[in-house]
Amino acid sequence: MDRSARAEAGEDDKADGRAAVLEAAARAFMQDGYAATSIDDVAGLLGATKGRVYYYYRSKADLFFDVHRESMRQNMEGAGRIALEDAPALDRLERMVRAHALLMMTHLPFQRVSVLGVEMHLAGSTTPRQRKTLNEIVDLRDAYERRFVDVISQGIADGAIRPLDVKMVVRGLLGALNWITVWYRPRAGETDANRERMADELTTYLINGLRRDEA
Amino acid sequence: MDRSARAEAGEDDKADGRAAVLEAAARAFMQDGYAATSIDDVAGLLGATKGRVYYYYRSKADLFFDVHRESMRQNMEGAGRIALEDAPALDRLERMVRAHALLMMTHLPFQRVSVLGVEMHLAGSTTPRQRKTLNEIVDLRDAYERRFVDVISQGIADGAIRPLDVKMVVRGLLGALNWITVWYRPRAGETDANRERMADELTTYLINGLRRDEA
DNA sequence: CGGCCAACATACTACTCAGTATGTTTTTCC
DNA sequence: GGAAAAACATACTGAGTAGTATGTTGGCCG
Repeated sequence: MDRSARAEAGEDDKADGRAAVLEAAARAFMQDGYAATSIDDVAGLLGATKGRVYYYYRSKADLFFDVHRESMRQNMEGAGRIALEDAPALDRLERMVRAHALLMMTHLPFQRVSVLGVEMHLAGSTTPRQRKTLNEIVDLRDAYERRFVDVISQGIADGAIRPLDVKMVVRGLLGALNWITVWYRPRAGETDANRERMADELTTYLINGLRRDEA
Repeated sequence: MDRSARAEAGEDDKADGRAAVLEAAARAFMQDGYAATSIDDVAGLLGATKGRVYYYYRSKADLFFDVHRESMRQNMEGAGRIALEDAPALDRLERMVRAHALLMMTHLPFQRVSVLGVEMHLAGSTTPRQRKTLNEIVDLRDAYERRFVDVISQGIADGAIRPLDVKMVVRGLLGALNWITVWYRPRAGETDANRERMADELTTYLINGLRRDEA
């Protein structure tokens, strides 16, 4: 094993350690909410103790921020990037909506935590460094929402979508989709086809409300 | 002042005392979330101390439950009752959607708290009495959702609404509407007309996706 | 093989906060 | 007007918990 391979493996192992803690945190926060979750709870999900958590993260807030960042990354890569492809606007939008719906289900812990509260923790006692991180996360969310705004605007321009208040419709659209994290819980033996059926049903409804009436 | 008038005034005063505490709790929970809000915070919003809160409520959880109950009562009276009126199903649904949207804005503190978490607190350390109260609240919510399910089913039956998965669509619909509590914050000098414009825009979008294509 | 460091575990501290017990003041009612 | 109860305020306790300081152990490197 040469030096670079070793270095890479070492970084992967370290990343895996962090990722395991992060995943446990996401699950714990999803169950009980941020404030009601103790670091001991997070460690408990790993069969470990506080030491392991604090080895990778400096504070509970940092853990929380990283869950958010990861969920935003998932959204951008899974759905946001579709906005930049080369296809009719309405087609892109439909695939974005479907992809977002599926993301809510397949990455439920991260998405659920992300949905239930960023701005809540702007008020609390945060250090300047944490405040900066928080602003970055808000920016990520805004950038993601803008992808939807842009695509819908393009759809209006090319006549596929009826004229409407784009910002308001995006809020409704993403609200309906994010709400999945409230009611969806994976059942035993849940299949991909099952999730796709639900995503399709919602997508059809939400896209249908945008179409120009064909008269 | 005769006996009944005095008794009534006495009850009103008592009810007002409770209501003031409840309102303060709703505002506090909305700001920081349930777990992160202390009873001292609630009392602080009233310019009072713990004694006043605990005089009307036995525990923090009871306060939380009452906020939920009140928000459900607002929904049932404001929007749910429309389901039982005598009018075409799609008309009733449209007015229910609009009414729900407006409720989210005009009763923001209660609605916001109610939206962000009932089931979260089923897990925690609750007494049997609290557990019973919690189930009653869940039943209230289910009954409210059923009003929407019923009206949409009637709309499909009379041909105004295209055939679709009713439960899934109601989840999307209420998700989009409940999401209002996430992004809406009253601005200084906010007017009723302003709120109604937003409610109308959302309602149009959400109803439009349900119509049978007129071919 | 011996030292060194990564990857944790353990032990402890300082603080917050729900709930209670007990005052204190203001009304109510006879 | 005076006792009793309502409507609070004050003082305290015990439990939980974020963060820290300090051990401990296994693996790798020379």
